[in-house]
Amino acid sequence: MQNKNFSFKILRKDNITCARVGTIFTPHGAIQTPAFSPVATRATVKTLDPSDLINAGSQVVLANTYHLYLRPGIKIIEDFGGFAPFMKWDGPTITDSGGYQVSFLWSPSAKASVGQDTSGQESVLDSGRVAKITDEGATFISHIDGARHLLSPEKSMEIQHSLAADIIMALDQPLGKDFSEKKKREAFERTLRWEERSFVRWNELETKRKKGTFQALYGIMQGGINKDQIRKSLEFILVTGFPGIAAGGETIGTDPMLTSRTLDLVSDLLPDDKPLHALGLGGGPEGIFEAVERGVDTFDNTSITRQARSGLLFLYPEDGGKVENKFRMDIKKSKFKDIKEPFSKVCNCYSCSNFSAAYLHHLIISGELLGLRLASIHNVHFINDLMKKIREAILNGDFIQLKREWI
RNA sequence: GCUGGGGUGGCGGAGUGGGCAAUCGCACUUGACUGUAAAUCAAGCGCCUUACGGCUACGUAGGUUCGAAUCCUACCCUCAGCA
Repeated sequence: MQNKNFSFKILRKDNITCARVGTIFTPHGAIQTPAFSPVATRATVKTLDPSDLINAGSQVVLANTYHLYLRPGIKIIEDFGGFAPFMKWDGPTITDSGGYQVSFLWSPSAKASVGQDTSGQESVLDSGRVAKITDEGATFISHIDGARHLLSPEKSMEIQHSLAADIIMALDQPLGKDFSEKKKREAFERTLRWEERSFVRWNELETKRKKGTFQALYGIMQGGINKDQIRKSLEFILVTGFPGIAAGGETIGTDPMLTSRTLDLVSDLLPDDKPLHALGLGGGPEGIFEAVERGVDTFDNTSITRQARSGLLFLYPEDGGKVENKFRMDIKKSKFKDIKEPFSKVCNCYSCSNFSAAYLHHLIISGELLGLRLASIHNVHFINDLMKKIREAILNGDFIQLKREWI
């Protein structure tokens, strides 16, 4: 479905790699790409309010269908006109389909990590799992009150319609590497069916929509390092006519090399008029360079703020950041306890501009809330700043040079 | 001064004749962390050694015993109560 309220324009492509600078136009503003989207799972980027996010250079936030559906519930969010007005975020937004949670809950080794509620006892379905997958959808047990819910592709579209993000995701069933080929094959085939149903329901909902608004549905590539599968997956997305493409699954995780191998399998098929989002792109700056080099336009990642809360702060190359240390340093290390200077010599985030490393160290060690916020500000700023540098480099034809300076 | 309790690793605290470099907790160190997890997990944590292994420890000094953190004596310290 083409719509004048959503489009992607490439400003410049890198001469050597598939890296590209572009703009995603959404009903709530533009996203200069490549861009990072902080994750606001429950309609909040933990510890940060919208002005923190903007000051840290954020353009877009991603919220989660599963969590918001369970609490506060769709009715309340609908009444606010979406999760963005609810959280007072004016810019572009993305929602996840719940697919990741479905998969995570289904995995036998998975513990309920979907929320921090520890009050309720964990209920389980068969085989010790808290979710059950059928072709119909995923039946899962709420981590909040133990109630059973069925998340089908149609239901996911309806929930995301109510959450009202600019970019939404088809329901998929990502599978980790610890599963048999048979299981992976099943999940792959099921994802294709679920995505098709997602597309159909999304189309129905879009036709009822009033003018001036639009949600862009992204189809999600699955198949990991199975070349036939992932290419088939992407071809399906393109033929079906999804406005955008997302890369999902375990391969877009923490191992930058695995991410690159996966994206290499499809790079020749990527169109210029559809943005590519990497769901849960890990690997820090190294992973970002690898992904951008292969045409990724936007990505989200929870660990950037999560690791901040555990004291892992990103390091610029000028501060000693390199692949070997994953461009990060633990502010909890006792060597920081008496450092009067900021954590970074070059970072101009709010935290580094105002506070000493010793103070940050003390706050984090002590479990103080301000520490979590200052650390989150730094990490979000760092990644947004890196993305800005990357955009400028691509525009100037210096992308490879910038990568060489970092990696 | 008297009476009673107690002194074990950075801290708390087990162990009350041999299996003890010393259960466990905290702290600390190192590491892990994807569509969220201020969660959690893994490893280390007397000294020397990459390791195998070796060495020194249970307030201090003696003693009993084949063998002592454990029993005995003296002393030091400490806590509680009484003065």
